[in-house]
Amino acid sequence: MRASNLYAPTLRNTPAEAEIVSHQLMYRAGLIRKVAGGLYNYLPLGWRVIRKIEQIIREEMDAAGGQEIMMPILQPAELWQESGRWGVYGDEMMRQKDRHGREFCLGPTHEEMMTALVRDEVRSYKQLPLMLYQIQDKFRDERRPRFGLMRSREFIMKDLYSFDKDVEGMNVSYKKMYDAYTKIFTRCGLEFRPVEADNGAIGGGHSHEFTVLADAGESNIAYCTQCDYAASDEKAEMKPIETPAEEMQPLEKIETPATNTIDSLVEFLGVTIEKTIKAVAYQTDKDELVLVFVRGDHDVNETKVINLLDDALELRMADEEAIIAAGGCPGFMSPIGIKKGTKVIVDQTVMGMYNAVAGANEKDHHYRNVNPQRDFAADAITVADVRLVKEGDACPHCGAPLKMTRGIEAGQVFTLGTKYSEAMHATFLDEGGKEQPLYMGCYGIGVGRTMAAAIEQNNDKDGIIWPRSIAPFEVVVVAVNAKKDDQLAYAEKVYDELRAAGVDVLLDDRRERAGVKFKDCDLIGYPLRVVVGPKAVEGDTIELKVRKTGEVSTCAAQDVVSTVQNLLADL
RNA sequence: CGGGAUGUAGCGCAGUUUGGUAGCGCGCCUGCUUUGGGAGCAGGAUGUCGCAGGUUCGAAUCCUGUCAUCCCGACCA
Repeated sequence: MRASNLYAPTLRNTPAEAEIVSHQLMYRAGLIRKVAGGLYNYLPLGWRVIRKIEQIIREEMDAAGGQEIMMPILQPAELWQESGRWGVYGDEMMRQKDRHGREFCLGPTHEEMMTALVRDEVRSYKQLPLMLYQIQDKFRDERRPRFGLMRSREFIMKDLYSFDKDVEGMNVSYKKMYDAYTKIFTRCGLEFRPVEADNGAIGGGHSHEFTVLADAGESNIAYCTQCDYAASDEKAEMKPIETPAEEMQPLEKIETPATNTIDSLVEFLGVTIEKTIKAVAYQTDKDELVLVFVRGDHDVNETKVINLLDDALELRMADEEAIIAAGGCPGFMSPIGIKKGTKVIVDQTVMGMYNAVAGANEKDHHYRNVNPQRDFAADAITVADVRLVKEGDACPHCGAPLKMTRGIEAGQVFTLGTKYSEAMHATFLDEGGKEQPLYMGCYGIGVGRTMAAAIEQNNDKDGIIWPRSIAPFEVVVVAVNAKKDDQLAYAEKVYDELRAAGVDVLLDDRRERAGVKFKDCDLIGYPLRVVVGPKAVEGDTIELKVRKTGEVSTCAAQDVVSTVQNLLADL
């Protein structure tokens, strides 16, 4: 490929709408252009990166036993009605009607379609296990598309679905995918962590997110400083905090005017925040009131709360009327005095507190010397771990302090169990001739997000620094002055030699000044730059520069292929 | 969907307060010079000022509505 023919419009200025560095650099380097909110064109350089990532994914999926297929983006509503998700998925699913009025959606994911495909053909345990995947566009009508390819509405995803005859088989498939994902992100040159994750609305059993470490990420993860425990913040557990025992003082109601926040309470009473109990009132999507109590300095983990409830999918802050109706006082809530039958969840750490301060269910009043073990009615409350992890919490496995970091969720693996196969009657006959539901797993990778994550992790003030494996071109040959025939001819010769040796190389033969081309090389981020200028023409000396280290070396023209190959081997 | 901000040339912006018919930098085109880190000089092209109404002799500027984009919160690859 010659740069003179390449559609790679680079920009000097950063577009104002791009906030994070990966978005800015993808735009400036001419990798993508926006069509509308959350919709992007992939330009030649960007598309080459996408295809390289896809190829790595394909190789690892195939090696793990996957078979690539292709499914339509447009999906009939009936499939989603069968699984029950047509009514559940919400506005994120882009729905359409065809000319006959039949309902369709643009696929946000493909569990239903894949289950329907497999149930018609798989009859026997002898056909299992089976893994099918595709690399294809997904469409999710995001509330707020942002950060370029990080959260777009239409995005490229690899999704693989595994089908097994039992739980053991499913777990084997899960492990294969887990290992394959580890290889994929390693091959892409990314620093990442597989973290335990919540399954969310997709349902099923256990799950890991593959999180690329980057400050621009939207995921918070907790990881242990001693053992290999790592989890997303919504999943992360911790050992309960042990509060030193104290002698229990008598419960006392005190007047605490205008202290409806924890900060104001702490200031008014002069107690430490660890001595206070905070209340958060939620209503579920079924309008059930749920009161949650955590220590004053802790935050409620809503995912844990939802998982604790039988049939809640979402939580919202409760209306004041609902709180009052249950005998509570907004801003001054306490489990003491709440009407029987109200759902009250108390975090495990709270149960170990002594002589704490909590609301009194009365305006401008709190209780002092609250001892939850003594004062909370054991039969009216649920005790559980419902708080959000904090840096410094004790690892649930080894007790060492946890650290928090931010990351980009580039992939996630799930076991689904029989959730979809039962709903959609996807069964097979086992060894005993008995009909059984298929055990499923699903495994996704955001391809564009992986590209963005790679840039977030690999850039400097001059531009992108591609890991070799996913660079749009591994090597660029720059003809310093392409207007001089001898230099251009020399550069073409070097380019031809490298190409003949199988090197993934671009020839920058544009009739631009050297500075312009060098700036573009740095911006686009080719791992290795080969410079052919007067020194080559006059002395057969060729200059090489490694983008990542800035290291410059020279070699004799006849050695250029081996020198390039040696330098690439270290990248 | 709630809160905040912004829409002026391909990109970055000024002009809006105080209405008078649009400008700067980069990029683009032509010519000459230059030629290893975003060149210099000279000349040139490019805008229904997001859109629709309204006020006014006159609107980028004031008013109303609308659309779009971006940022912050609840979701996810």
